[in-house]
Amino acid sequence: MPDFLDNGRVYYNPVDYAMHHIGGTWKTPILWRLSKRIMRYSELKKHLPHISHKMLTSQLRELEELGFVSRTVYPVVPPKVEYALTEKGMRAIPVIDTIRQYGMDLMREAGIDPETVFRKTEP
Amino acid sequence: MPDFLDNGRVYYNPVDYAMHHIGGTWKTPILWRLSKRIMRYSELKKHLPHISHKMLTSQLRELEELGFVSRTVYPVVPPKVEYALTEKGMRAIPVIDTIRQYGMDLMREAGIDPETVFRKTEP
DNA sequence: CCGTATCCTGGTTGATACTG
DNA sequence: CAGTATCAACCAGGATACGG
Repeated sequence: MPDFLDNGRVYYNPVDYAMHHIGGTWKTPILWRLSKRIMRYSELKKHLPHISHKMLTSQLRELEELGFVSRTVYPVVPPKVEYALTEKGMRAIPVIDTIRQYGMDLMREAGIDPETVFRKTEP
Repeated sequence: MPDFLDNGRVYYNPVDYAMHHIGGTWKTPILWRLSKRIMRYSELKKHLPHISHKMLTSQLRELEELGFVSRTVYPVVPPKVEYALTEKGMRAIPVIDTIRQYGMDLMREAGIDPETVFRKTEP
């Protein structure tokens, strides 16, 4: 009986569980950016060209609830909100990097040269 | 300009690319099972309690097209079809294992003991 | 035993608009 | 600048049925 429950959701295996935390289209790029430095909402938005306003907000909320990201609001006008990785968030980075390296291996096998396509800071 | 194209699909980064190959709910469990041994369709079905007939078939087709899995049809009655990992498929296993280990770390942090929940062969 | 096709549902996401 | 709400579109995935 390998299934288990966490927070009212059923998981089938540890990979499933891990992917609920760092999976999806956006969580990984966000965590990767924040691993470089603390960023404001608008900075993140600028660095993630394809993400919608709504998605960035909701993904940041989820990452915050999961304890991967901290959110600091500065009570100034105009509003300023900074996002940073927590300790828990930082522990995800090596895993993301493994997947990233594997992705680049697959790209090379497919005849795509990652070096000509990506700057170093891309996920 | 980090985006790139492969097979008519747009990818945003290497993680995105890798996850298209081994991501989703089912590809990982399937690859994991096949890393232990060659299996028939019905065996796989038996070992993956929650997967539907349709999903198992479609995921196996995708993994075959991606070159991760080989499919051998024995022309007998009733039909017999065996699935095996290719070299390329085997190269995914260490990555899956990294994610799996990380998933178990997260489970422990959440107060779930993987050892009491999983047999060794679960993904 | 294994595979494909069809229909249908519901969760995920984007667009848009409005607030402090 | 940052966040929320609403609505519609899309697509992954389940149920079911039929075919080799």
